[in-house]
Amino acid sequence: MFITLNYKSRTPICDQLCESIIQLAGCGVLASGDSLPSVRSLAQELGINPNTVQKSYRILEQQGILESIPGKGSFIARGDGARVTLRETGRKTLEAGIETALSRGLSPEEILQICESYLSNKKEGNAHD
Amino acid sequence: MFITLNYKSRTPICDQLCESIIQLAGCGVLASGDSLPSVRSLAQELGINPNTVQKSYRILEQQGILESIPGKGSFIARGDGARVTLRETGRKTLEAGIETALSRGLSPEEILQICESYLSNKKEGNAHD
Amino acid sequence: MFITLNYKSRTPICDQLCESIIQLAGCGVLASGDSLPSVRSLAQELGINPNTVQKSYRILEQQGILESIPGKGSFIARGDGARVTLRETGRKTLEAGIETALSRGLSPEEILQICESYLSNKKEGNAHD
Amino acid sequence: MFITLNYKSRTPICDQLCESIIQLAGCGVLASGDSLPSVRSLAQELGINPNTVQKSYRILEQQGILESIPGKGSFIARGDGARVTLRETGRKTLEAGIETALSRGLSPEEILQICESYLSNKKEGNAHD
DNA sequence: GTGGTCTAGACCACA
DNA sequence: GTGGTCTAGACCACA
Repeated sequence: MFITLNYKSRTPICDQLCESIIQLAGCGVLASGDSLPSVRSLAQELGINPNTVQKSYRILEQQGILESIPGKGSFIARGDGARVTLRETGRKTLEAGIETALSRGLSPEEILQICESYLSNKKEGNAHD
Repeated sequence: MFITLNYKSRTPICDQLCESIIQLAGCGVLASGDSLPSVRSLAQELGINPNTVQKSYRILEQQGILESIPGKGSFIARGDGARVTLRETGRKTLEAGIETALSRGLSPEEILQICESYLSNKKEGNAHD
Repeated sequence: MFITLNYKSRTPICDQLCESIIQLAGCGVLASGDSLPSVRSLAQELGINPNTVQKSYRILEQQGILESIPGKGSFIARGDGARVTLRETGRKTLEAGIETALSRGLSPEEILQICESYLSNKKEGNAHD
Repeated sequence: MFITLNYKSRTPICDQLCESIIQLAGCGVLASGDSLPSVRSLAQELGINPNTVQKSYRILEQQGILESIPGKGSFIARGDGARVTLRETGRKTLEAGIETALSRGLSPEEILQICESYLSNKKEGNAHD
């Protein structure tokens, strides 16, 4: 598992771990049905408390991204479950961002322009910040 | 002041209050130079502790949105300070939303489409969710 | 009296007034023995509370810069009193600044250099900030 | 932590505490990455309220001098952040002192002389006042 | 254990 | 009246 945690960050470790797994699932490194490391082994690998890994797995399970089968382990949800959930949360976060921008006084035209320039910058491989 | 707080939410009350004031400033209800309710009166009106209101005011002050003058009161910052800060935070939140959507597997084209449909729905006065 | 007050500043009005009078005395506009406006007239001219002017005069009196003679008015202290006091407070503030700079990790050489460049910039009539 | 507070002073305790920590960071007693006492323990040691210590820590955090990590503790900022901030505030305070001295009637030459003699006295280990 | 939020309430300087 | 400081103490999430 290529996961790096920032132990000095203010975002809780368990949230960082959730986000990392989501990223791996979102970009296809972890595909539907793939198994994840056991709670203990991942905890050891990352040097964090097994409770923290447990918590992250449980959160992802509640979001329909993981499936934990007692005695067998944890897996990326079968079928389209994980992918659909991911896309759905992505869309919601995006819309929340648009809503915030509107409430901060940006016009719809400006918002679209920001999106376009941000995305085209991304395509060209430029770091944006 | 039309402010509603969710006392059961996990987001701190002081953050909710900041957000409410930002909304009022963003949509023009509160304009540059306008005075805000006193720490005590707003606390009483909202049924929260004066310290909490003061904390919110201080956060907004540090962001350049408010000015608090001992013995006088608190005011929306003069000049463009408030407006510029608001727009800047709006832009950053929007870009963070785009970034999240990308990491969740949405394509740039989909993202643009979501923006466009969300904004056009807004224009027509439809609630989106 | 060429005094401008910033009513929106966080520094108390009475302190601003003291500082203004000190400036006028320091640069020679107000000389030893000169009379100051009465408490009431200055208060009216500046649009502030007479108590505030009263307080400023009292503070300057305690510093040996003013002399108030009941029934006659207030004057810049006779003899060298005002000038000596001003220079003395100037020197102390300067030394406090040096002390702070040292405690913040600046070397004596750096401090001297900052002084020299700051003063030469002043001479050339350049605004420094 | 060798910190002494003046509970009778007019300068707020939280500001005194900030200044003390800044001094310790400025002179190298506290280095980049060093951990500070916990909010509670320092409060108890100094006989003040934990809220006051927290306030000081937050102020220093906003200045880029500290990092507070929930559940972990508070630390002097990594990298050059703390040092740069300290030096910058030191320079500004020094320049403000020079400005005040000028407005009090001291000439540039006198100001330079005061700096030189003050600093050379320091070098010889003489207390200046 | 750690920092963070919040309440209740006293007291201060300033206007 | 206004905002600012401080105390005392409860409760929370996180490690």
